[in-house]
Formats: sequence, C-alpha cells, structure tokens
Amino acid sequence: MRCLVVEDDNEIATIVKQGLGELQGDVEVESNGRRAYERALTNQYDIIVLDLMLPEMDGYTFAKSLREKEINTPILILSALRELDDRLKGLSMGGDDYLTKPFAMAELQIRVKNLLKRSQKASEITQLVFQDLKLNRLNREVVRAGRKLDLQEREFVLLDLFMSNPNKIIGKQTILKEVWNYDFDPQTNVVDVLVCRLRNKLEKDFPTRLIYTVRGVGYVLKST
Amino acid sequence: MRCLVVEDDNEIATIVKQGLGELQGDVEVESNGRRAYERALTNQYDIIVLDLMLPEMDGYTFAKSLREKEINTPILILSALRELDDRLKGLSMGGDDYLTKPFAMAELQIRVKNLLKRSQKASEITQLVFQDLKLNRLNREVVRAGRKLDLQEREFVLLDLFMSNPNKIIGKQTILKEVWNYDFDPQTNVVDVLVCRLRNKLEKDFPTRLIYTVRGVGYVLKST
DNA sequence: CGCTAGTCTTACAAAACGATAACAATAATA
DNA sequence: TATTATTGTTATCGTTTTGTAAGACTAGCG
Repeated sequence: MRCLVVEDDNEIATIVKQGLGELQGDVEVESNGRRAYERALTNQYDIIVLDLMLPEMDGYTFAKSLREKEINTPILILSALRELDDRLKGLSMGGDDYLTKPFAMAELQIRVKNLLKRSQKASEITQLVFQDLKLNRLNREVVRAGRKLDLQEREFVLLDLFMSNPNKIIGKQTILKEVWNYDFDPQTNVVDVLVCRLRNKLEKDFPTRLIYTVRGVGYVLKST
Repeated sequence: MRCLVVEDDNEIATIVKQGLGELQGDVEVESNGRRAYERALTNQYDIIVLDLMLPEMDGYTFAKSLREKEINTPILILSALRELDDRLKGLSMGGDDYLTKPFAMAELQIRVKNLLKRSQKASEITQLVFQDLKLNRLNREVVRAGRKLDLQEREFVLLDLFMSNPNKIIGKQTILKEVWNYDFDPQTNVVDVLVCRLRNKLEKDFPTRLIYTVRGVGYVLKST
C-alpha cells in the first residue's frame, strides 16, 4: 500500500503518517500543493490524504486536476473547513471522502481502509455469477447448475463479457472489439456464429434461456 | 440506478426517496430491518442507504450479514448516532460511508454519487423519464405505468428522441435526420407511419396521450 | 357546409436480419 | 509433417421489421 499525504502542517502530517503506517505500507508526505500534484502524476499511489489549504496549489485544484488527467486514485480530504459548502465542493471536485479536523485516528484509518477495499475490488473479481451460472477467470471453469461446461477460448471470452454486463445489451460492434479486438466490421457473421455456439453449450439441455437477441442491436444476458 | 433506502422514520424516508430520485433511478423504501435484509439478498441494488436503529434487525447486523454473504453493494449509513464509537462500528461492519442526521440533501446526493462512481455503476444518462414513462438505454427497456412495452428499434430511437426533448416540437425533417440519418425527403410517409406505430404501443390501453401532432410542423411529447 | 392539405391507418411487399449447418482455413499438437 | 481441434466463412432458410402506397380521416378555412 502506497499512500501520499498532502499536508503542510508538520505536526498533523507526522501523526497521520504514523497512523497510516500502522496499516502496513509506505507513507509519503508532501507539504507543497504543486509539488504534490507533480508527484501524483508521476507515481502510482493507492490513496491520497489531502488537506485543502496548501501553498502554491490548493486542494480543490489538486483534486480536480488529477481527475481531469483521468487519475482516479481515491482521495480522502482532511480539512479544518467544516462548513457544508466546503464539504460539497471537496466531494464534487474529486474527493471520495471528507473528514473534518480535529479527527480521530481510528476513524481516519477505517475510512482509508474502506476506500482501499473499494478500489481494489474492481480488479480483483475472479468469479462472476449470474443465476445458476458461474464463471471462474482463474481456472477458466464455467459451471451451470452444477454441471461443468466445456467452452472454447472465444466462447469463454464472450461469456465473460456478458456476465460482466448482465442485463445490458451488448452490440455486435462491442463484441467484435472485446472478443476479437477488431475496430472494423469483418463483413462476415462471426459474431452470430459464436453466439450460436455459446448458446448451444449454455442453453441446450437446460430449461431456461440466458442469452436473448435484440434484433438490429445485439444480445443480452438476462433472466426470464 | 437502483437504490434501497432502509429507514423506519417515514418522514425522513420520503425526503431521502425524493432526493435520490433526482439522480435518475428507482428508489425503494423498506422500514423493517429483517425484511430489508431479505430484499437485499434477493435483489440487485446499486446502493443501500441505511439507518441504524430499525425494528427486528438493526443496521449493524444488517450490514455485517450482507457482507458475510459476499454482497458488496455500497452501503451509506445515515444515522442520528454521532458518537465516534458508533461511526467506527458502522464503518467497520460494512458501511462504506457514514453521514449523521441532520444532514444536507446535497451532501447525501454527492456522497451517493461518489459511491456509485467507485463501483463503476456510474450514474450516466442511461435512463430517461417522462411522467409514467421510463426508457432505459442500456437494456432498451421501455416501461409505462409499470407495464413493459415491446418497441421495435426504429420506434425506440424515435421515443428516445422525444424523451430527450420533452415539450419541444420535433419537425419531420429532424426526425428523418435523427432516426434514419436522412438529409433529404424520401417522398413517402415513413415518419407518419412510424409515429402511428409508436403511438399504438405507447398510448393504446392507457388513459392519457403523450404525443401530440402539431399540424404542418411536427410532433411533441407533452403532458395533458 | 364543403373543400383541401395534411395526417392517420391499414395491408402488403420488400428488405434486412439472425439461426444454423456444412465446409474451409488456420492453429495446435503429437 | 500428419492429425486433430478450433475458429472463420459462406450459403440457405425462415422470420421479423420496415417501407410503400392507397384510401380514410380531420382540422382549419373560406
């Protein structure tokens, strides 16, 4: 766990550094807003604890600029400004949480832990579930209603796509992009054929259908 | 966006429901802890707003039990308990955020939005609403007064156009451009036919009309 | 009140689309 | 290199969706 604490009050910075250190990880402290911004751009942090009033670049600008650069590292704002307007501003400019000073270290720790948990979860999903269907990304196993299904590579990738977006219509173009990494139309009906093959393995010998066609648009994985 | 509000104070529940409704989505309210738990188990919500003091099952138990069942829907705790210990308990038992009553609706909205963003289910403009009509762009589902309507592709695109411009008159030329991507007049009455078809599905079997003809100009989607 | 231009409705034909099977090409494996 | 497994292509068929045109209808106007 790598953490950046942006805080110009030396005393607070030290306390925070110590408190977050207890969560097992590296904690770096930066007191200058502009320098902190540069560090955030060039390093990968797991979380940023941010004060609002800083020299050279204030916290709002810091958060907003990061988000504009598509850097979505969770940001916890730690500020003496306790007015509603300040909180709203902070939260809408890219802050994920807002804690007012004085604060309890235990609460800061828990909130940081929560933010970390949330951002790790997305990339860690190893098993997808939809109704009686289970797909395991690690061992490439697909099971429906207890029975193991033997899917080919392409079929597996397609099913992963469907199960990552249940109840959403997936266009043929999207499928071409995600499964074949094509950005063009191959002028054949590969997609239809693949769907047909997947269906055969997925729905044949089972009472309920899973993949529905939406004419002229694409396919959906949905119930009933 | 689908949201569950677990709150036994009727007044607060109503306010929250209204406030979250502004974020475009379905909001369900449940006042009983145990029943809320069962609903959370059997339904897929994008976020849960949770009071702590509830009949039959308290909020802590609710959150903890859900997490044990590996249901990781973001939970925002909304509670009158403002002591540090309560906050810590709530946050460590599965809550992702903790807001104390009394609260500002604007802050609740922003915090909910943030949680949704983190869990990828971003609150994009995916759902259009007009009166008792709902159109979902992701699954191409159109519902009027709770009843699902089965629209064709062209009809769907046309309705999307109307719902994106409520109370505005849409000229036939605009419709040709937006639905067919024609820049010319096909010299037939396609548009009229399509509107007719859409109306049949949209207004037949319902008490109120939605699409009105403006002779010589075009059509409008409006109320009364 | 009757005319007219614009709109609605219906039925039918044409086109588009998707499912599937059979075959071809390519990749993997021995 | 031969053999097999996997993936891609093409063709056909049935179905659904869409476009067209002809006639009925209606609002607005003289």
